[in-house]
Parts: sequence; structure tokens; C-alpha cells
Amino acid sequence: MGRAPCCDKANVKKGPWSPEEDATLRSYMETHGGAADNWIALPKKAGLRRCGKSCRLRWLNYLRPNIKHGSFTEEEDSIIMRLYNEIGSRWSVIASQMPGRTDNDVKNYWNTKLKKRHSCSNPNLDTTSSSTSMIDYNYQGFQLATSEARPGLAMFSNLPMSSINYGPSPVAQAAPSPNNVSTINFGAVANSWASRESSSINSPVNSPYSFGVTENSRSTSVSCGENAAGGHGWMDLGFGPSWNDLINELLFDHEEVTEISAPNAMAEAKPKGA
DNA sequence: AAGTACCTCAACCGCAACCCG
DNA sequence: CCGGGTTGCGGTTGAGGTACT
Repeated sequence: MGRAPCCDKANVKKGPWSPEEDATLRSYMETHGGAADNWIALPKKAGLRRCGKSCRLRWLNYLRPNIKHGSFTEEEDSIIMRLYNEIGSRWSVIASQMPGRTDNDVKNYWNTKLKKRHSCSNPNLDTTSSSTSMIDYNYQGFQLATSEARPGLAMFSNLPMSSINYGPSPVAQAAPSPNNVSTINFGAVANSWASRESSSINSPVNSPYSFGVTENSRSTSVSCGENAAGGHGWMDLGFGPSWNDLINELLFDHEEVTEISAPNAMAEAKPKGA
């Protein structure tokens, strides 16, 4: 025997709400302080031939005061993108960060607009990797470079732009012995290999694994690499823009891309857990 | 103008979590 | 603790609108 239905399906109307039904529900909710003590019982009390769940959804997603309709702002876009990268499809949590937006709104917006933006900007890139701070350090590295310095690459404006060392730490535990990571440099590491005026992957000065965006007098580059052979696994530093945003900014927003070295490293990059 | 493809978003569904007697 | 009722959530659907041919 299955679960008891939440309402009498035979006597319940489905489909789009009429203006009259909206008015009835709104009027009932307003006379009850905007809250229902029992959604299942509400339709009967309010005189609606609707399922309680349907009433709840209609109120929360459409009729409730202060609901914001209309297009999303760029700020809202970035909030959704950032939170999706951090916590995934927990729409109610994401919506709670944007007053007036409902989880349904956010979910629809993601599915129709942002998901495409999130996944289509580089066909060679596995976009399920959540952020540039997640590095498959199995690869020798890659480097993207533009022909001239791009001071203040916007993507990294909120990241530590000086040498920061991480490790040994949980993020590096996947590294097998004897290739334990002792230090990871993240950021525009002023004294690492990435800051040299070189287009090849060289050994980092201070650490076996290094990742950074660097502007020197001639170029802007983003790169990661290792000097010790045989690193395996993923390390996730827990922050950073998405790969797509980064690649977009570097490749597509700046017209003069002069070099993409070791592209296979990117093409073969796999998401965490893959 | 008509037909078709594509897009949007309100609404539905099933499930899990929560609440309460 | 248990079990039934209720709520909240996320995935999915499909009607209606719009763009394209």
C-alpha cells in the first residue's frame, strides 16, 4: 500500500491559477498574517479547489509580498555562480542570499541561462571543475599567456595577490608518498617560476606545486605546474573563480592571446572525484 | 502567413526531513 | 522510539510565448 495522497486528487484543480483564485488565496493569507498554520487544511478554509501544496507554492513563489520579478542583475548572477560553485544546486540556500528571489526563480534562471554560460565557454575544458583553485596536479602544467601585461586581472581582485603558502594540509592529502606536497603557492607568486618571463613550464622556486596569475613587464599569464614528477590527485584550495570565467577573461576578453601551452592538460582535466 | 523549433517559467511530483502525539 | 501527517526541497514537465524559416 502506497503513501496516502496529500489531497483528494479528484476534486482538486490543477494547472495555472486564475486571477480569482489568486485573489482568494491572497485575501485569506492577508487576513491570517501572511502565514498558514496548516497548508493541507488551507484550501478548504479559504474556499479553494486546490491542493495544499499547490497553494503553498503559489503563495511562496508568486503572491507573497516583496517577491522580486524580472531580470536578474549582474550582481545576482555572480552570487548564483559563486554559490553554485561552492554548494551546488541548493537553490533555497542560494535564494536566501537574494532578498525577493525564490528558489524556483533561481533554479529556473540557472537552468535556462547560467548553466549554459557556466559550461560552454571552452570546449576543451571540463567545466565541472568548480574553480581554478582545484588543480589536477597530475599534469606537468599549462600556461596561457597574452602578449602584454594586464595589470589587475579582475578575476583575481578578491584573491590574495601575494605569495601565500598552504600545506601540508588536508587539501593536499591526495598526493601519494613519496610525492607529498609540502608547500603549495597560490596567487600571483612573486618569486615563483610563474613570474619569470618564460613561456615554458619551469620548476617553481619554492614549492613542488604552484599556481598563479602573474603580470610582469611583458605578459600576463595564468599557469600551474609541478617540478616533482608523479604528483597525483586533486587539491582544492576552496576558492577562486571558475575555470571558465578565468579562461574567458584571459582568452576572450583580451584579444591578443599569443600562446596556449600544454593545452592537453586542460583538455584532460577531470572534475574532483572523477 | 504558416509551420516549426526553441525558450521560459509556473506548476507538479516524489522524496526526505521534520514535527508531534 | 514509532508512525502518521505536514512541510520543504530539488528535479522535471509542459503550456504558452517568441524567434526563426
